[in-house]
Amino acid sequence: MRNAEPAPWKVPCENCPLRGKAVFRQFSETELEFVKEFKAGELSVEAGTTVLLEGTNSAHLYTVLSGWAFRYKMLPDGRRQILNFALPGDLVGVQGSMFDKMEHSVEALNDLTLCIFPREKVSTLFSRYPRLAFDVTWLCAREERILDENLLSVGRRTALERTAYLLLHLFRRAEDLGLTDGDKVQFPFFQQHVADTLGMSLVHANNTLRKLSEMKVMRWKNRIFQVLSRRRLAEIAGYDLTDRPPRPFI
Amino acid sequence: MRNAEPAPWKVPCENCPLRGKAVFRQFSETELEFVKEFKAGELSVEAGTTVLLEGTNSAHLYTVLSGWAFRYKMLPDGRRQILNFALPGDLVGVQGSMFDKMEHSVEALNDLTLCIFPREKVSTLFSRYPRLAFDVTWLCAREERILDENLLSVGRRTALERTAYLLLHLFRRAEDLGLTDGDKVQFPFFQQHVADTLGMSLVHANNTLRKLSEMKVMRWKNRIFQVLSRRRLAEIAGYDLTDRPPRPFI
DNA sequence: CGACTTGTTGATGTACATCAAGGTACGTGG
DNA sequence: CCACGTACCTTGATGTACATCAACAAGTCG
Repeated sequence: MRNAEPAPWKVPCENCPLRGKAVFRQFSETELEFVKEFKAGELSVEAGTTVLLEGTNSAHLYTVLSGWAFRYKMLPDGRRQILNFALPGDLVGVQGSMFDKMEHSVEALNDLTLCIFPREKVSTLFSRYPRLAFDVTWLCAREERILDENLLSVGRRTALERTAYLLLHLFRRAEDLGLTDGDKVQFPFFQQHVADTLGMSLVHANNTLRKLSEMKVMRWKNRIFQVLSRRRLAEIAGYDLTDRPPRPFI
Repeated sequence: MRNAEPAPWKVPCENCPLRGKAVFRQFSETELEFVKEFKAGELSVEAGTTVLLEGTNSAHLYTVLSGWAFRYKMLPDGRRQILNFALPGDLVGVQGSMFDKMEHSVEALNDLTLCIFPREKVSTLFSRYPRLAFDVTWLCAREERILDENLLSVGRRTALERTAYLLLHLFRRAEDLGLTDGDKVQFPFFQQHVADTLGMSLVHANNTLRKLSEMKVMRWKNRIFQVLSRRRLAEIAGYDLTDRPPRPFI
């Protein structure tokens, strides 16, 4: 794990590659102005970099511009639990701007670019741009929803159900962002990450993934993940395919 | 499970029993005015009542005035996962005011009183009372923190560690609200709730609780829970006793 | 008093973890 | 080009932490 280095300012907000994607709402002119000014710069890091570290206090709030990351916590003896993944458009480090120290770490899965927002301007956001403040809260509630589902998985679903759920969940998030190519995505993580997300051992994650392959509901080789039967995957997971919330932010 | 019935308006906000507790921040005069007007009434229900049901859409947002409740999700075949508990001062139903339907249910553990806030006034709160909007977001981030810890427990801690963690966590939340009497609290829930929170079977929860009793770190009989050694309980749990965030809301 | 709820305990089974070894692919330097 | 290391995936043998099933005990309540 290397340390993160700030890169010079790059993409102006009006040309933000995330703008125009179906899942994001449109900003008004004044909101765009503020966000442009709010944005202090960009942070580009390579895969494996720890962007935020548990126990430290972060001076910034970030949004993912491109790349994937994951939030996790560790026990003193090294056991790791992945809490959630962050994809383009997701906020990272909200907790850091609310509490005095981070309670989790964040690591880049592939080359990652983040927009930096200084935390001291968060209060301006709340006092002058209520709609943006609402968006932050909305994203927070959405994160909570994902964690709820994850907790249900880890606590009550079987290994097969959990795994099916996670893969489908991540595929759909990628799909919403236009990162998929038909029924395929490039997943930037490994079986160990699946194991650590679902609270199981690497060996058991491997067995379970093989089982899903044998059932011909998915394929996953060389980082390319392919959904073969979304319906059956959803059935195994106990996942409601009709459920899809809109995305207001950015 | 019975259905909830609204009760007539009761406690005026300036006399709110939660005001003045150390964990809550003070409202300004104008904030108090708004909250008074925001509050549409109270809901009093008895133990076992389902206050919010997964799949429905709630017209309201609530805060707990007195009593305990819990948030949970269920799988089609009846497996239940408790996500978190709600104590006085906690918000309930934020997701209902952000998305079109609830993704979890909420049930009262003992006799419960909630303040009702109509969801359509949430936008006024955001546009005119930024500090209150921030508080909502803050509470949301706090919920996320608790879920993160819970996920770590269920995914990576052993049964003994998880159980110690949960008991200590709940004791401290009760303590912050002044609900404890020295090292004792009245817990309004049963072993089945512990099991469903920690993703284990009732029998195993029972065994684990007995083990903690035998280790003389706690006692739990007839709903009275007593901490015998907070330090050892924290050690078992891998819990950081120094960590305590402030509470800004109400 | 029986009916019901909550807690307790033992017998048995299984889903998982741990340990250990090897396999494949890819890169690097000689 | 090959030898070697490293990263990730795969598989089998063994052990254990847990679930499930079943029965009963103790308290509460109409």
